[in-house]
Amino acid sequence: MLNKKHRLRLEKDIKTLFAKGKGVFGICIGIKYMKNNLEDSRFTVIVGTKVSKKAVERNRLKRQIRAVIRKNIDNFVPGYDVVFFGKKESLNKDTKELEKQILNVLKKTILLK
RNA sequence: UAGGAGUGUCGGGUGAUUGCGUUAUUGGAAACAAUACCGAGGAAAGUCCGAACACCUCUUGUACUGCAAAGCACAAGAACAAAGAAAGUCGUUAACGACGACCGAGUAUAAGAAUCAGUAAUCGAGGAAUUGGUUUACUUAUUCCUCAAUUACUGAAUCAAAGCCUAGGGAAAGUGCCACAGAGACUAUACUAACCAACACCUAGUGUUGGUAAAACGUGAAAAGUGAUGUGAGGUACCUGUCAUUUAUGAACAGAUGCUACACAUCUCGCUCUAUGGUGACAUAGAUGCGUGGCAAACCCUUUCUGGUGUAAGAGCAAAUUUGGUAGCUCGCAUGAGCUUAAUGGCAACAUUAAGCCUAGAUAGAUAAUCACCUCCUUCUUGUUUACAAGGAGAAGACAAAAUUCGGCUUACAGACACGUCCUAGAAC
RNA sequence: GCCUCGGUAGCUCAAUGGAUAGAGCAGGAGUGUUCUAAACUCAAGGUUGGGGGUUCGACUCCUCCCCGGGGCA
Repeated sequence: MLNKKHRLRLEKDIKTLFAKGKGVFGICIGIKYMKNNLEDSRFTVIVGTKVSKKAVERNRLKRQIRAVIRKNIDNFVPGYDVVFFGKKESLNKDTKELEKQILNVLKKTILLK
């Protein structure tokens, strides 16, 4: 799990991010981001029921994505709100392979240093 | 010992690095930092029932305020109706549609039992054919057929265990339904045609009423009120014989067989009553009398029960913006119908007592990510005693994640283990 | 967290507890036409979402699962 200051918590913020954020989508993951005028970046992960009906599989995917974020947290540019979407294709994959895919998508954005 | 049935428990472990949440301690004004402890399940799931807890509504009573209307606090309770639920008995429980024990109804197989059929073998009796012998009608051998018995195997239906299943009040309060078929599906014998009689019209037919026979076979899931057997009377179908003559028919008689809305007797089923046993549902026995179609998971009737809403309940603090309230934050929220062990009571569900223990609390939602080793497991190869040993490869791999909390139910589930409880068969003592 | 509706042929829908589960469209074969279409004829296509029960008999009644839609706060 991420530290509390790196979590995006309020529903209001997420709704505005959905409405105004920029989106980038890869094979097994999607990202939306926007500026938030804070010192730190804030992250959240969304995996809907359409990805899988089993809570076990959804929770595992969320944890894997969070682990990748935590590993690379020093490489992010501060001052952004970011949402990650899980997709069906990313279920039941190794964490190493998932990390490759996520970094590939992140290279398309301006989030990495 | 073998087979079957049943019940219960568990559902990886150790370590390393990097991280998250609650709590505690220390440092700090605070933000925060460091250390330590703890951190998903048997179903956390489905949301099918029930309860705790909270607030609200209404009724009644009491106290206080008020001239009064009324307000407010506390306590007790949820009338009638509507709507819904439950009901075999006794118990357990906070409560339940849950659980336990029992009662009644239903149900099916194993081992086994006796019965029947078929096949094979053996032995016996009888018959036929062939061959040999001679007293020419006896005997020997072989083959075949029939009958009976025994053994083995196979098959059939019957009986048959522990079990399994049960949403089990009332059909003699009433209503409704029971397709097709059938005379008739609950005022049962209809309707049509045929024959006979009476009456009317009127004339050789028509109508009405009554009777006869068809006709209790069959139909159907179910048939008139328990079913079976026997005896008798009558009826009827068919067969045989007698008789008669038109010699292929019946107007009559006798006999056998079958069926039968009749009577009687015996047994059986159910109801009622009595006795005995049981807390009870009921069971057993006896008696005299009686004989009621099925469906209430159709409407309904009887007895009993339920006020409503749900933790997003609700309580508090409180920006922008003064009161109130909104955003937001805190509490509710983890000591509980709690867990473990022991003793006692009880067939059991469970209860009581004693000792010990504290065991998740998140909120875009923590309990993890990455590895190493171990054991369990899967598969292959080699050696050999059917099983074990050695080596190689794969490798925790099932169902599945708290969201106010409990008690149940239901559904999903890789694999492992225990109990020796119950039943059947065999062996030994 | 709670409430509610639905599932029938490839698609859209019917059905009083009574048996062969029906209609339209689509698809198939034929007639038709010089050819295509229209029109006409014919047949095929169903585990009535799944399991269990009540009943003589279940798409229908009861119950447990599965799937899908809608609503409340």
